[in-house]
Amino acid sequence: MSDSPKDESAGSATAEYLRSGLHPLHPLPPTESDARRRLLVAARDCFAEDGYQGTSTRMIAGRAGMSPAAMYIHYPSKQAVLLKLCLLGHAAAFEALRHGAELGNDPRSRLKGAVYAFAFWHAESPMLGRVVQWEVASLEPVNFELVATQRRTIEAYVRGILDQGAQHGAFSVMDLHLTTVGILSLCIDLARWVPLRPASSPSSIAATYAALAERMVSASPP
Amino acid sequence: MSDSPKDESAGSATAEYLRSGLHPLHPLPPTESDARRRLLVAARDCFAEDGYQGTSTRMIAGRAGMSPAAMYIHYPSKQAVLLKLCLLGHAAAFEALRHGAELGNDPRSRLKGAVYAFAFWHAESPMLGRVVQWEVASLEPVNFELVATQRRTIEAYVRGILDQGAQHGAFSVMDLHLTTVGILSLCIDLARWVPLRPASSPSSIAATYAALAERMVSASPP
DNA sequence: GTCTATAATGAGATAGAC
DNA sequence: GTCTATCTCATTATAGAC
Repeated sequence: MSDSPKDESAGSATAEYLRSGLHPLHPLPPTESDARRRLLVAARDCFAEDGYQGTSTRMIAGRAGMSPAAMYIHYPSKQAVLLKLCLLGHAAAFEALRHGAELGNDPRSRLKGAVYAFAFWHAESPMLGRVVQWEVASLEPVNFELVATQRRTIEAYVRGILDQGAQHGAFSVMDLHLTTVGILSLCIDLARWVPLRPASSPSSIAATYAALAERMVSASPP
Repeated sequence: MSDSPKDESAGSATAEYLRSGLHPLHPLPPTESDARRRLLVAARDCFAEDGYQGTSTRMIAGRAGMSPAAMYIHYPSKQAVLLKLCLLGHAAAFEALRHGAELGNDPRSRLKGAVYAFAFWHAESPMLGRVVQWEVASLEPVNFELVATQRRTIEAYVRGILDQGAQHGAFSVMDLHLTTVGILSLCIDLARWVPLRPASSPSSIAATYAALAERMVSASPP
């Protein structure tokens, strides 16, 4: 995959993207102004550190290097900034997941590739991951529904891999739904604990988690 | 264990505790007044639904059936209420985990008992679970450190079970630390998604997750 | 497109009667 | 121990000059 462990120390072209947690597979369109990008990065870090409700528009604007009023030229509200981040983050995470899966042919390698990429994304971009997985709860209902659609897509994609493997006899799946959710939980929760423990590298976490997921669909020896 | 699936429809004596998410193994001391208990339950639900920063003291007091000012007779600040909930919730979750583990003798049944109980607790008490696992981030540093000690205790306990099993040859553990954290993540993330999906019962979730954890420490067949 | 200044609202916490 | 009333401060968002 494009951001395999070998790409971890990224080239200077994409290094800023990696640092900012905006996945290189999903650069913002060129139409996005520099100010809008600065605001997104600032809001992502504020939301991740203090939560949506704990973040003031002054904090976002200040971190982006502009006055409190300047934000409203680029986004109509704080809520609009959160929505943009959630949509962007979910799209990036799903793109990573699918990209990882498409590297394999059989269900087993597809699952391992998907989990590796999804875990890597959350371990590599825990700030955006936190916003995407936690602060999504602060979206107003109509906005939350937009993101919920993306979440269902991600879950259905993983469930499809497990279902395919179960029907081919490659996997032993006890409960399709709970196993799907469990594998996703494993990766999603990285956004919670990784910032508290800078111990492990994203690539080693991803490799271990891919192996754990593989075991979760394999019958234990008697 | 005391809250095995058979106990799910609890007797009337403990039913109120189960509904309130305050684990029956940890009733509040009799010295705790009724008003203090009402405030804790109200705050737990407010924090779980709207987050700590999104909750006003007026909301807590109103839900507890008292005026905004009455809260300050029982707790000196909103922060003090959050701290009390976090300490109480962590203690209850750990008590459940340890109680589940102590039902087993060999590492395998100890692990399954621990994961069953820990998952059951989070599936059964997702409101308190959310506060304990998410809103803990809103604790001031000195208060957070008190809770962080409890978290380290929980993690060390699970790591001890895995380590024991690995040394006895009962388990095949690839990475002791990441496997420990992964198993905990599986259960902790229940507090995030269970309230969104009233589909599965706590007992079926717990049983499946215990089996998934068992697989995570068992080598896949070649 | 960015700034300073400000309007309008709601927050945490307190005072003092009962 | 609980209430009403209020103080003080921070918040989101806007107005209007440049």
